[in-house]
Amino acid sequence: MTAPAARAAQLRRLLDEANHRYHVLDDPAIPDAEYDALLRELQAIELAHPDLASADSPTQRVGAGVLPGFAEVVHEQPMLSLNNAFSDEEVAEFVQRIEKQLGVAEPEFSVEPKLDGLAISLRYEQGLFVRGATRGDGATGEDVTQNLRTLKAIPLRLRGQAPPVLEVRGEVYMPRAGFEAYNARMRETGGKVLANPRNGAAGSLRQLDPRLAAARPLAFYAYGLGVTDGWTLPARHSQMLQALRGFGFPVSPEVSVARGLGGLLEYYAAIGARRDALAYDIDGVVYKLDHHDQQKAMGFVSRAPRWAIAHKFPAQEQLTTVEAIEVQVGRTGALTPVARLAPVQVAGVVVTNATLHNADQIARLDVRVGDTVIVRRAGDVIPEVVRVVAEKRPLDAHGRPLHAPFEFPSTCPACGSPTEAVRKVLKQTKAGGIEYAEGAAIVCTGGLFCPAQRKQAVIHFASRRAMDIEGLGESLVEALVDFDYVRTVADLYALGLDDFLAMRRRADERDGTVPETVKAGKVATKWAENLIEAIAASQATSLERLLFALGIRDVGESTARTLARHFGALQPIMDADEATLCEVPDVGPVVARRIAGFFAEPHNREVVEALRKAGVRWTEGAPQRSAQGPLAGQTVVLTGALAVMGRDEAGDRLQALGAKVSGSVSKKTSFVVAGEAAGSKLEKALALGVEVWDEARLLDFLNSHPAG
DNA sequence: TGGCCTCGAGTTCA
DNA sequence: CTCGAGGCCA
Repeated sequence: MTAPAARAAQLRRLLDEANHRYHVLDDPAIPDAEYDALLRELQAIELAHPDLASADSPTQRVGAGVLPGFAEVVHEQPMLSLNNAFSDEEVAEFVQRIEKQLGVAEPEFSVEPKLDGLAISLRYEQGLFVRGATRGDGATGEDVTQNLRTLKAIPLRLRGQAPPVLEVRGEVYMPRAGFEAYNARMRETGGKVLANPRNGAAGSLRQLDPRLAAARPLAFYAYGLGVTDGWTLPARHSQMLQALRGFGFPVSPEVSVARGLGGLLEYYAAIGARRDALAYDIDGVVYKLDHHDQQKAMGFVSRAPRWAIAHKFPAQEQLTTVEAIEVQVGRTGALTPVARLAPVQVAGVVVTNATLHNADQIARLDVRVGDTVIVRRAGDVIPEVVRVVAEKRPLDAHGRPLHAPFEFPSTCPACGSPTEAVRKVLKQTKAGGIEYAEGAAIVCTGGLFCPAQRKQAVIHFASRRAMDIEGLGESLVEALVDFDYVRTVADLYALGLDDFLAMRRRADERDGTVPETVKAGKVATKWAENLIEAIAASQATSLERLLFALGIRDVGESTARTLARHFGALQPIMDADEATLCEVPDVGPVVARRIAGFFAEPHNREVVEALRKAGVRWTEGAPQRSAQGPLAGQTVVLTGALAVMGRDEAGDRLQALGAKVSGSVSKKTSFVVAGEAAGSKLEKALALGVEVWDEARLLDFLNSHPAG
């Protein structure tokens, strides 16, 4: 062997090994830079000695020239589809059918996650990768050999004792991290972003230019076989997968063996719980009878095997259309765009709204009316618009988009006042310029002149954690403000039976609803009486609730409580200057200015006076500047469901003993009380080594330390 | 000045 | 629940 030939062979071995460890074993042996250097060296040798080039060389992975189109490939053994199960019952039927037909109880299944990618078939002859094809319609697919060669997870040469012919089937997919990184790069360079990892995988393989495919972060897992020649199949599917690993194929580490219906459902739940944590998207799990002879005995129906089934997860992403983009006005005047969507089931609930957060988010997504969008309910519950499906945007006769990009109104949709961009100042540069953070908020300048803000102020005032007026909900407040029965929160206390009934009539007339409640006059009267009673009941309250209810910006529950304790009474708070307010713990210059500014407004002082006159009374006492009691100085976090007294009451009792009750766990937390189904907070507590109490221990403690 | 630790505010749906 | 930002401490 000549020197270049020997070196080339050595380089191929090194590169193949590095590839295998990186993509199959997930255990990189050499740094990327070194891999690149070796690859370039090999390319140089092959360029200088074309006779040394070979189809299985790692250099072939970088992608050759543009393909003229894809040749058809007839699958010698068809690539079948799987029947789907969407419920536990359907899985139970599947298992029962097998048990009955085979006469076995609790058969064993090979189980694996169902990747959301593209099924392909890889053909190896004498251990060499000769052809790769898409599934196509199952009988005929497309020859995408050149593109598949660029996937480093696909071995070009099998390891070990390779049979003369081996067809391996599996899924090409795009890991989420690779998808995100690729899209980020495309956004930067103005390239085309991919809609989702699945489309990314499918689109990449159908790229006519393998160099483009090579740039896509694709991966592969093997899960089955096509035709083989000269290989004695192991008795079980799970053993076969193990053998494929031996040949150098990546097989999902999640594959396992489960027994009977119970085992299947357990696996389904276990994978489902980890779904978001996986590196790739999955849309369910697949169960396959593990013993090949049992598979053979079950056979096929039409185009799907009767020995396997895909158990699907409820879809987390759905396509729907944007019917309108509306703008909401919040309590602080912030304008929030909301997409009204055609109702669609996502992960078990019907979604009709999704927030678009702010102008930047809208601009980034470029959402327009009529667009088809992907909606997701990710780890949390709140739906979001992931992206627009550009190809489905409605066009006019000239092929131009039917709708212009969304623009924020220059006037408030509720009151017509001009809107204003409140940009957050990031930092002042030395030259005197100002850098702004992204995410400029647009606010209405109308203040309490704006009915939307007035409504929100009243809703906040009546809310459970503020004045706790039962039955005074959003729609009712809306009507009260619209018909001018309520201008300030104090007006609530002047409302009489007739007001409510008259307003109800006007509201029903306006909305065109035939009011059953008015027909049955008694019912409506009862409704109004209950409301008046609830409003009257809120007259007796506490200083902290009142302070919170007033809706001073940046004064939430916690700050309201601190203020109430520190001053003991309302008047000294109203009279305090900024410096005095800054003495209050957790109150700094920003919050102090908000509070002083609020009470400097004659209008706000009038509202307080009107509330007093309307009979609102609150507890006042001596200033309490430092917490006392057995838990003084301790910070406690409550999490999970408490059976006996509920979190709110438990919090009150703990505070009465001097504890500070907080919402987030940190290393400063004294202890965490964890009830049933405690989640991330308990996890964090354990991670930080914070003491954890169960409910019984809390009750013991409270019982042995009566408050006061 | 930087880096936690909190709090406040906004959001959806059963 | 998450994000952003105010407040506090080193």
